[in-house]
Amino acid sequence: MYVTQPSQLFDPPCSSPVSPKISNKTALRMRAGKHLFHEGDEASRLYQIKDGVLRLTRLTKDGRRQVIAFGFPGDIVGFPSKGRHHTDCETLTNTSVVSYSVSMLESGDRDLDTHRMLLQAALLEISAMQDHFLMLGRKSAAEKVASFLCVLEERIGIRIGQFIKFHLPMSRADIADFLGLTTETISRTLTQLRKSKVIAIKNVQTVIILKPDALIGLAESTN
Amino acid sequence: MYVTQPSQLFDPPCSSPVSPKISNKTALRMRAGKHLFHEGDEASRLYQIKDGVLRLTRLTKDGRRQVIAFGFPGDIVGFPSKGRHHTDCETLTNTSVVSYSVSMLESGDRDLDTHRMLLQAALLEISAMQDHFLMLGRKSAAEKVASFLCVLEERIGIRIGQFIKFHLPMSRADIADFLGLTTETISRTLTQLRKSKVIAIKNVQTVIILKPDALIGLAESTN
DNA sequence: CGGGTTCTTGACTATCTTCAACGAAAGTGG
DNA sequence: CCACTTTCGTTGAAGATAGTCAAGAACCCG
Repeated sequence: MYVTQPSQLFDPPCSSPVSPKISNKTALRMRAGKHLFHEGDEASRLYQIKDGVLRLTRLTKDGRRQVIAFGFPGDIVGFPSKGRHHTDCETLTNTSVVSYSVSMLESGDRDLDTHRMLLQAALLEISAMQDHFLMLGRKSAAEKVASFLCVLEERIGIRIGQFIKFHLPMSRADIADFLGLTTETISRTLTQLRKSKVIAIKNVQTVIILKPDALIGLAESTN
Repeated sequence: MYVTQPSQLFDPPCSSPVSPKISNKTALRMRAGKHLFHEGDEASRLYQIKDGVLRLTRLTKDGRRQVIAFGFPGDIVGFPSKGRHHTDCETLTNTSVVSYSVSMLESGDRDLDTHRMLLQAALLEISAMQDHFLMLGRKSAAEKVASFLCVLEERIGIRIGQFIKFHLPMSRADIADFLGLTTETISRTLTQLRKSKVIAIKNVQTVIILKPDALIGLAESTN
């Protein structure tokens, strides 16, 4: 999951970015807080998330962390680079994934549909990351947080009357490291959104979007 | 071209990220300041740069710009998303490129080597972009500029005695929009590097790295 | 040479970070 | 189940980094 432009969000009426039909292969189940792979691991398989949330991270030598992406159901993670994983990947919740051999992506001699699906996922990944650049490089803290909430709304929101509710599966620190901010700034920004009645925070991990349109507005301009 | 971690830069002793052998296909030549493609264009071809420099950009509705990447010789640009280009692509210098049909990437039934090469390029693109996230999200202005110069040094530097010289093909505004800064900050940071004798600026577009090791140090820590 | 653009520099400001304290929530062990 | 510890989130005050605005210098191009 990346923070993409609304244009891309609303363009096609499909909620999951890749093939709507999630494979019927047997799923691998994992508890929260486990590593699916580490940076540097040999990458033999790709993973499509059936259920749960993953976090992809990368570190600098001196310990600063960047959350590269969150993985939600439908997302595919683990694209290799020179045969190796380039990020750590950890489960934030109990998760089930189905896996594909990297050779399915690279040649896919047997199953052309799967080959095509994995390739399209890789290409979609590239364009989603391009949008995310725009967000990291050019948006204010308020815009970043609003954009982030908009994407979560799209991906995991549940309609409650005229509002939209979702559970934040990640910590404030995770959000901060994803958006290039600090936990304090995340916290303050959420408080502001709460005080201006755009969102409500039921408990620390449950957000209710009260004014979806206002949130979209905030995601785009500083005013 | 993205700003990647030194680990990745020095890992393999290959200067160009993809296949060293540049195709012998006939090249398309273009003058500086021309568009190779626009955002939204139908994407029928990928381009590998033989010579020159490209700039990939993306805009927000309200006119803020992000330079997604610069394309240097060896780089491949134009990966499509849902059959369309997702960025603008413009030549910064006179440029020659060779092109590949998108179908070479997607199926490649005829030429397996090319298919494999384009796919690996896409995968390398993903991991390079992941590194770039770390830079955009977590590095200071000084670290960003130093990192940027390090990459240029690697990609287009020319040994001059014990120093390394290169020509900046892009404007300060381009660098700013690439690193998520302003032109003023780029200018000030370059001035600082010049005053501390880490670099020299021969003319506005010609940089000489006087202390390559110091520059690498600055790229990694704020001190 | 002249006009326009780009780059640099300065002064000031805003945004976000840092540091610190406190409160809430969650995990641990008796 | 409750006290204890630890982690996580919120809030405030102060500070730093980068942005904004403005002016002048350098460069480019006809």
